[in-house]
Amino acid sequence: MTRSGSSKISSGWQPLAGWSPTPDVLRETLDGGQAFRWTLEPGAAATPPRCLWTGNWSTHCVQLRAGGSGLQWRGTPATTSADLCRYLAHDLDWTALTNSLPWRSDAHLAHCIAAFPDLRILRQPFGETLLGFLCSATKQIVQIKQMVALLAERHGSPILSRSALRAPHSASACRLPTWPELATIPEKDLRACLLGFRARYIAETAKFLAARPGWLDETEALPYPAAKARLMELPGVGEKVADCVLLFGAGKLEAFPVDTWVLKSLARRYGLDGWKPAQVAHFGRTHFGPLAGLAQQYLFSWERKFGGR
DNA sequence: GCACAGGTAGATT
DNA sequence: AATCTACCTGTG
Repeated sequence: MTRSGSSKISSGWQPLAGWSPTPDVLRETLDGGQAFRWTLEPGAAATPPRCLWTGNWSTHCVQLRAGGSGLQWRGTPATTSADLCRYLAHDLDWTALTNSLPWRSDAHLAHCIAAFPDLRILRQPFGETLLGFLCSATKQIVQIKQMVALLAERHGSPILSRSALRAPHSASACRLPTWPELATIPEKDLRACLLGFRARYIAETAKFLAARPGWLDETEALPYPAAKARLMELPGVGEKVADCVLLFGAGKLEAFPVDTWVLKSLARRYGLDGWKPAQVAHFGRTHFGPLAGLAQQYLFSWERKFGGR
């Protein structure tokens, strides 16, 4: 695995009021398939009483510590509390959002929510989320993390900090290559990052974006249906990837990605055996409503942890 | 050795 | 329009 970059972190621990996930739910949020750049520090247990996570997004490197008295964080000097709050979508009232899901008339959903209290949907940088999910086709989280780590390590610029400059030999985290940077990388170098056939998707998407400055930002700003249609113009982006990018990287909570776990969940718990992904997506949107993506995350987490196989 | 893994796209029916 | 299949490659 890659270097954690924890030695660059110079500021002290600060409390993060307003979110007190259990270590287990923290793990599910950071490392349950939404994001691919969080690692549990060696020596820290994944379970109570304490755990320590290091993560990167954009030019930020942050550590989160849970257990005992709530959540604490510290990060690179340039990382503000506002940066972290945006990433964690901390400005939304997640209790109220979850409460407005149709759990009163849906016993299984109620069960999933109870199993993962305070679960959140992250608000990651749009472009990085696209990159992560372009890597995701028929791969498990561990392998996606491996690909993304190699991309950052080999093709991303180091995340600078005062402490890193003072200690040049210490490990330093790297940011993910930006799309303009990706457009300059030969496909064979991308393949060398264990991407396989996904390398072509990334190379072609990078070329597409390089020819259209502002396209990604405009897409992020569009309403969900238009944004999804635009994303699906990109090579390697189908329904599922587009929905993941919009849910985890644009705050579009109506996006309802249907992957194999959600397919299993709806087949097993809702009797939708044999339904096609598109049919399941339609059911999900109508049954779960405007926050279907949040419901999806509860179902997904439950199925993966308790559903078996 | 071989199936399978958090899909997509192009061909075939 | 619905249903196959190839696409890379590490893992068990």
